[in-house]
Amino acid sequence: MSLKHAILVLLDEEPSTGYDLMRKFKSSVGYFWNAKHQQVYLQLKKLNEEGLIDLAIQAQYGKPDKKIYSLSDPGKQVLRNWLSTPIKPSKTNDAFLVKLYGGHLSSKEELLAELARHRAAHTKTLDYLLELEQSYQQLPAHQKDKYQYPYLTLRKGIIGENAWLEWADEAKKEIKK
Amino acid sequence: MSLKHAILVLLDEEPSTGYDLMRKFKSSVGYFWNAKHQQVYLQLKKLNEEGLIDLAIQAQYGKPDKKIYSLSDPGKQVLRNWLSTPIKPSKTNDAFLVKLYGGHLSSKEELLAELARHRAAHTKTLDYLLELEQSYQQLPAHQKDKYQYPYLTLRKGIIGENAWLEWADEAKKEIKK
DNA sequence: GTCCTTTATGCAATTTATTGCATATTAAGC
DNA sequence: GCTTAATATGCAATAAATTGCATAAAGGAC
Repeated sequence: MSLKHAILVLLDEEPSTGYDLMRKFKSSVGYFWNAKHQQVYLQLKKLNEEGLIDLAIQAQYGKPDKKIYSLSDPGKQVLRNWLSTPIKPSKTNDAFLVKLYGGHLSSKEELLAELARHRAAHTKTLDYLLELEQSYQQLPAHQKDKYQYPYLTLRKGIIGENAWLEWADEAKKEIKK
Repeated sequence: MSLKHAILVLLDEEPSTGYDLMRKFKSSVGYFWNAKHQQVYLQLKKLNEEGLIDLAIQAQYGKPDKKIYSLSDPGKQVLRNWLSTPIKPSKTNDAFLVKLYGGHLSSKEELLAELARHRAAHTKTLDYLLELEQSYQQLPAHQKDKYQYPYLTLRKGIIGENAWLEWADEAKKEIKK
């Protein structure tokens, strides 16, 4: 159960609302972590009940209150502890590759169309990650140091997406053949 | 829920027992699909009840009976139908990158050790995939055709693992710096 | 001869994740 | 003026995955 720890890591960076976290899961850290909003809000509630994160309510006119969560001292301890415990490699489940594996039951046209759709999504992700890299490169030195580790994960995203596209080109040729 | 479809695709290739499928999930197709044995056995039971796969029992002396499942005609239809339906990109959740993201709370030694551990696992996977590729290359032409699509997924594995290792080298330097 | 791994299967309890539904305001697009 | 997207949160039901436990024999290691 690492959604818990993903949230703790993000809250260590800066206090956030559930909505803020969702924005991150949908963009910057979406390359390596995903969650639905229902899951995040529920987890935040639980983490607060456990005392691992603190809650500050910011009233708003008309809208529901904004609930800003931040890492508590016990939370930081739990996080540190998790960070120093070896984790097993995450499991990967890629339905698109399952489809391709059974490709002989489809038509080439269908396969190429689906490949193209996924390719477009990966291209979009890569472009976004390259933008983030640009922003990072333009930071002053001390800020770069601060974001050294998040930047490493960004590099993973960029290298990974590039590899995906490289493979997609190869696959396209091979399917057309 | 694509475990169902992953199983159907594998059974289309050849009739198998739950144990056979587990072997595949742990090795050849493990790069893109993973499941625990409890999940697989339960799913096989359900798919059989739904009539999507047939069951042949092979008695064995002393040992529990071997249950060999194969794709039924309705199962093939369901599979074909799934294959021709666009799927959304699979979600990725990589706990190791979460750890790295919060790397400033760890020591460099710990980070490098964990990186090395994961690196070893990826190297092992890559070596295994390269062996599979060797076997594929040595097949006669008509067999190559037959396994064209599984081979494409194998290529994805190889390119992906290479990219992982490339990134790991970069990350190692960056952490040591 | 005992221990560990492999073969081969499964139930039950719990934890996680998904899907469906629900509310309510603001700001922008047309 | 009307619709759509974004902001901001949550409960309830269902589905899926994990963890724990369980059985049982064969074959090799030491």
